[in-house]
Amino acid sequence: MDEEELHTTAAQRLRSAGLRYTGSRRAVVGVLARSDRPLTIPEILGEDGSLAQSSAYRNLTELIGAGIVHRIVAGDEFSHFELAEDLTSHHHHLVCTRCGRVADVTLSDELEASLDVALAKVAEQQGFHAEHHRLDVLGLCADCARTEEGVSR
Amino acid sequence: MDEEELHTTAAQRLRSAGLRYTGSRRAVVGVLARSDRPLTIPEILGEDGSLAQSSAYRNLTELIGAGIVHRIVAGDEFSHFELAEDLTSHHHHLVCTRCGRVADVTLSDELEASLDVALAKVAEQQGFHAEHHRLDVLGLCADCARTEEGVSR
DNA sequence: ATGAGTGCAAAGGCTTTGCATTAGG
DNA sequence: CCTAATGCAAAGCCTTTGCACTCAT
Repeated sequence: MDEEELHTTAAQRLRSAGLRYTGSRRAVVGVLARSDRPLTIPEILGEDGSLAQSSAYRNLTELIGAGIVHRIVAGDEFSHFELAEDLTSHHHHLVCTRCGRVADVTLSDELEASLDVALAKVAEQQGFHAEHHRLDVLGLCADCARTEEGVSR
Repeated sequence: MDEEELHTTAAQRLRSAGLRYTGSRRAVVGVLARSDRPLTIPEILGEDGSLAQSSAYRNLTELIGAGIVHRIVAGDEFSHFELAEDLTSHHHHLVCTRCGRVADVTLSDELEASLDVALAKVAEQQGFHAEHHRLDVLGLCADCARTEEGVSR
C-alpha cells in the first residue's frame, strides 16, 4: 500500500466514525508510515515540532480506535506506536531491554501458520477468545550490546 | 520444584547479591508460587495486608534483579509479576484486552524449538543479541467475552 | 454556525524515592 | 553493631483531561 492509498484508507476509517482526517493526523500517520519501526511520542513530535504533546496522544487514541494505529507497551518507558497490521503486514519486534528501542522482524508464513493453529487451540481450552498474537524477542540491540562490552571490560 | 526448594533457591540468589530473604520477601515469593497466573501489586497485597505498597514494589525490584521474579507489562494498568521461568517452566500468556487479566499457557516443545531457531536467525540478521522471547495471545477472557455479548444484545 | 480538533496547563495513576525507624545476621 | 529492609509520605513520570479557542464542513 503506497502512502497515498494509506491516507485515503485512514481518512475513510475516521470519517465512518464521524471524525476528521486533519493535517495533524495526516502528519502522524505519515511519520509512522515512513518509519521502519514503532515510534514513541517524543520521536513522533520530534519529526513535527508544531504538534502539542496532548494532541499527539489524543490523535493516536482516535487513530487506534479507528483501527489505523496500534500501540505497543514495551516496558516502563514510553509506549511505541505503529500502523495497524492490516495497513502494513504481520510482523514481530526485537525489543532492546536496555534502551527500549524496537525493531521490526518477520517470520516465515509456515511458522506463523503453525503458531496461529497452536495458539488458537490452547486459548480455546481456557474459554479465551483469541484475537491476535504478539511475539517479541527481548535482548540487546547492536548499540547497547557494544556498550555493555565496553562497560564490563 | 516444590515450595521449600524454591525458597532455598531464592534465599541463595538474594544472598549472593548481599541481600536478605526476609519474611516479606518470602511471603511475596510464596504468593507468586501458589498462583497459576501472574499477579498485580494489589493482588499480591491483598493476600498479605501487612506489607506496605512501597515495600512490595521494592521487594519485587530486588527479586527481579536477583532473577527470581519476572515483570510483565501487559497494558496501561498494573504490571503483573510471576516467578522467573527457570523456577517454573517456559510458558506464554493469554492477556485479556478488556480487564487485563493474564493466564498461563504452554506450547509443544517442537513448536518452541522452531520458534527459537527462527527468532535467533532474524535477530542475528540485525545484530540484535536475543535473550528470550515473549509470546502473548491477546483477546477476551471467558468472563469478558460473556459480558461483551450481553452488552451488544 | 456547529461540533470536532488543538494548545496549554493541571490533574491522574502507577511506580519510585527520601528519610527516619526497625530488624536481620 | 552495622547495614539492609520497612513504612509513610512525597515526588516522578508518562498519559489523560478540562477548558477556552480555532478550524473544518
